[in-house]
Amino acid sequence: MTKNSSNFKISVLQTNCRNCSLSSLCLPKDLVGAEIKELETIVSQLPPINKHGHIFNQGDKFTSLYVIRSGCVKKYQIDADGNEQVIGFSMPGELLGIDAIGTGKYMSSAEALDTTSFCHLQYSKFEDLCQSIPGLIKHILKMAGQELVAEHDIHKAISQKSIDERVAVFFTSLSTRLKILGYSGSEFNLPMSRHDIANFLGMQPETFSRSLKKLVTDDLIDVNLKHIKIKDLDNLRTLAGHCDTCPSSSKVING
Amino acid sequence: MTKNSSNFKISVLQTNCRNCSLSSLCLPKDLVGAEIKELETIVSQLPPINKHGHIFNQGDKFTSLYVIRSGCVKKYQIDADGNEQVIGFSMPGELLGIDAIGTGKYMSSAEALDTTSFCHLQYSKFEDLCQSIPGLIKHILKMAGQELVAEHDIHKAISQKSIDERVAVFFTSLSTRLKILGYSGSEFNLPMSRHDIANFLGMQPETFSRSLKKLVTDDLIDVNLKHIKIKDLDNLRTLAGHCDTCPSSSKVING
DNA sequence: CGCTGCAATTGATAAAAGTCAAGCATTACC
DNA sequence: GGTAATGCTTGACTTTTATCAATTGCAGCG
Repeated sequence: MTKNSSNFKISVLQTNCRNCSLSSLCLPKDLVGAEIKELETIVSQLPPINKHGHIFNQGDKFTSLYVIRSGCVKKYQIDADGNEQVIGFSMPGELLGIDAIGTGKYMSSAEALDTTSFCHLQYSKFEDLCQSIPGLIKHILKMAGQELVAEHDIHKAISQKSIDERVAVFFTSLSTRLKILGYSGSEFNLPMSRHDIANFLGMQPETFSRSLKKLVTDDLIDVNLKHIKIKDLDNLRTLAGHCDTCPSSSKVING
Repeated sequence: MTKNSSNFKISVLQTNCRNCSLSSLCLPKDLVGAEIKELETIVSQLPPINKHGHIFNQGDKFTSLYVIRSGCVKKYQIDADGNEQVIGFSMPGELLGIDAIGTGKYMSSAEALDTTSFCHLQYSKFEDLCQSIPGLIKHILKMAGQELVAEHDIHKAISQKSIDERVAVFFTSLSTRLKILGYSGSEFNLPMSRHDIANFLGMQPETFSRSLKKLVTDDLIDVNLKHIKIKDLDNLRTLAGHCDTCPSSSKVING
């Protein structure tokens, strides 16, 4: 059976945003019924990609925005010398590609860390739709703003926090984000490697490993390979410096 | 004479974007004449503020976007423990406040480093105007995207570059930005303190001072208090790691 | 099931940057 | 124009983290 045989199309599915479990996190949040219906006409769900597959590659011509539906994605850049910098990890409901709008090229690569499904929005159509759906502009600017806030948080963490504090920031942020998605915030499996986490947090893998060991010794977490159990969230938050920047809202690092 | 006497209003000036020297850098870039005229109705030029004055403060309710016309602005956050993190330095043509759209509060403070003049855009009106001016959405998303790219660059620099490399990144970026604004890229005065630069780059002021000395010894720059002269831009770029991320375009760090 | 390969940990050592303290220079303000 | 306050630099020393090298442990595959 071919991919596009008439009785079973899997290559592109027309997306139903209204019934999507992520609708409260994703673009339709602020839209009314008719507007969502209009949005659906430009959203398509692509076939899931496997671990190590790419949604887009750094340098590719920018055409589309993507929203993660399930799985986890690593965003990273490679420079001329071949050095990798992990920019963040994206979870379901998050938008990929905003940073490419300004340059016309994807500035980073987006790689699946697990089997990952996602929605596709052709940007030119999206821009048109912003004209007819007022809430859409507010929403995408909100998401861009949140991404900026997350970048400022990680800037601060790498800039002035110790190794253990950075690791605590990473786990508390991840915990918060998983909880928002309806998963356990106290027990989870890391989809990314130690190497990637260390790179994201501006340290060496060896250093990350030693910090993990210390947090276990201090009874803040339990570690079993990829499985993490947060034993003392309060003290982990204290170590991380809680929700420093913002007086009220949740601190969510894209990592 | 009062501030608002009929013969000399200085408190709020109706802005003329068409004749503004920054129009090629600022919002109107992608707009046609009639659209710029419409934009002008929501843009007002506020009275300049002096050194140490604030355009907005972290935690303030978000109402407006601002564009720098002249001067230089330091963006920073203070956390619960009183620790400051300098997020970046904004120059003429740059937009302030995007990161507040998502949260409804300014997430950082914007302080003038010199006498600074700027334009004011009420966000609610701006959002409305996006409906009638198609190019406006593209443009603000472009600026948001550029800010994200700049954040990724600084993330990488702090994460994996040595002290001297980071300082080189700072000077080459600043040089590039000043050149774009029509100033000399090889000789300029720093509007910000050593303390602020060091904080932004994730190092101590003492360390920054020593790195400056080293760059002078290596004949890459000359330093005279606030005055910087770039003597060997090529080698400074090499030290910084050139334009790493992006294969083609200019690397512009917001700092 | 055992080999191979990669990921993660651990230990020893080196290098880089931070800290503390003092002194000098510059600016700001009476 | 002089004095106080601040910003910047310098030196000595400590701490932190990176680096190098070796080993362990898990995972994928014939």
